[in-house]
Parts: sequence; C-alpha cells; structure tokens
Amino acid sequence: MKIATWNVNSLRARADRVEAWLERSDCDVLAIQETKCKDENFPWELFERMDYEVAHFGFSQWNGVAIASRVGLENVERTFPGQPEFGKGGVNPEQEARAIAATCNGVRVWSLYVPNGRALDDEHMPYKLEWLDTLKNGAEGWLAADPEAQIALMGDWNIAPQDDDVWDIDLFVQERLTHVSAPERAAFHAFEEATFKEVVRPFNPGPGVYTYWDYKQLRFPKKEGMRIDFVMASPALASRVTGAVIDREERKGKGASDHAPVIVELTD
DNA sequence: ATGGTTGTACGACAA
Repeated sequence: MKIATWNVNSLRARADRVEAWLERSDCDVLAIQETKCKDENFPWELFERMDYEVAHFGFSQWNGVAIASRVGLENVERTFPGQPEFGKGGVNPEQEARAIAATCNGVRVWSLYVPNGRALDDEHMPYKLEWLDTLKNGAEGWLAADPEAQIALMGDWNIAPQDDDVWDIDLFVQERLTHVSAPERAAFHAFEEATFKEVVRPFNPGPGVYTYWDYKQLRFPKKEGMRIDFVMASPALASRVTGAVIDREERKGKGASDHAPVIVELTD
C-alpha cells in the first residue's frame, strides 16, 4: 500500500495536476492540505473519475484538508479533540479546517495543516504551539488506548526540525524567521518522544533534501527549499514502512504547487 | 535587474 501527503495550495487551481499525479503515482491514499475551498466548490468528480472515495473539511478560502482513498474511507473525523481555536477570547474565535482523519485499510490517516506561526512574536506562534501540543496529547492517548494502533500523522508541519532542513540556517536565525525556532522544534520532537517515528527522512537524508520551495525569489531553481512536510507513524505503522519518496519532479513546470508530494510505502 | 510569486471573497491578505 502507498500513502501520500501533499499540500496542493488550492485544489481547484491544481485539479489537472492532482488528477495526473494520482494517475501516475499509483497511491492508495492521499492526504491533501490547503484545498482552499468549501464543500460546494470541491472537485468531487475528479476523485469519482479516479475511483477514489474522498472526505473534505473546508469552510472558506483558507486552509482546507481532505483524504482520498481507494482502499476504504471509514470513521471520518473533522478536527481533533480539543483542537484550539484561533483568536480564542477575541471577537470571532475560529476552529480552522486544518485536520481531518479517516481509517483507510486499517490505517488511521490524519491529514494535517499545522498553523503557520507567521513571526516569532506573532500571536499565531502560541496558537501553533498549543495546536501541536494538543494534537500530541491526543495522539499519546490513542496509543495508550491501543499500542498496536496504526496511525499516520501526515501533512504540512510548517517546522524544519534540523538546521539542514533549510537552505541557509544562518539566514533564518539572523532574520528571526519561523519554522526553525527551539519551541517549534520541541513541539515537533514531542511526537517522537511520544514514540511516533518520522518515516520519510531515513529514506531521504539531507542535506539539500526539501519538500517545499517558495514561489518567490527563484527558490526552486536555486535549490533553496525547506523540509517541512512529514509523516509521523505510530510504532506499529512505522514497522511496516519499506520506503519513502519526495516527488520533487512535481514541483517543476508551470502550475506546480509550492510543495512536493511525499509518498510512503507500506508492506501488507 | 539587487528584484524576481501565487492563490483566494478582485484586492488585501496569506504563505
């Protein structure tokens, strides 16, 4: 079985590329982030045509997550328990469309779009950290309830856990940029301390291996990217992983998302 | 050339 995650940066703008990619990648499950649409605008026919079931969670032009599967799609869950709202205590607190889960052929798949902290001193940063901590606590509970659970926490984590996960760590530190700060990295490593294993890196070691390249400043041709898309697997799922691929080719050409798809192969 | 983009409520804001 092959499961994948991909921040498509608008599913409607990317519909043709997503369809072509599904066709050639031969993936059984695709966790999608940044659909940037509501259900009424969602390209349901695309997935019908390709014989995938699909579940979507999106209620505005922002965020939006989905899971497509051709090996079953059961017990769909939108948001994780206690998922923080942004602007809590403000006028319009909003629980954003950043997490959806479904069980696909025995694997509990979460499509996650971790909040962007925007700046180290921005109010989105504590939101991001609380969001991750709450998810981690929940995931710990799922494993405590069933240590053999096969859980895939996959998506755009908006964190670069190691210095060589960005093209120039000195620049990030000097400019006080997000994604590489100690609190963000600690929030990421907390999942590993909770016995989840990031299963993409071992098959795709750096330096210079990325999953995202900014549209601006010719980042892709200059090979200046970031490794911020990950698959965190529970121990039982991690033991099934036989390979992982970052599909850098998909970042090429006109009309590409700024993120590459990330595929994980599992034994039966 | 010292900036270079792309997506979304069409236009300011997010990444």
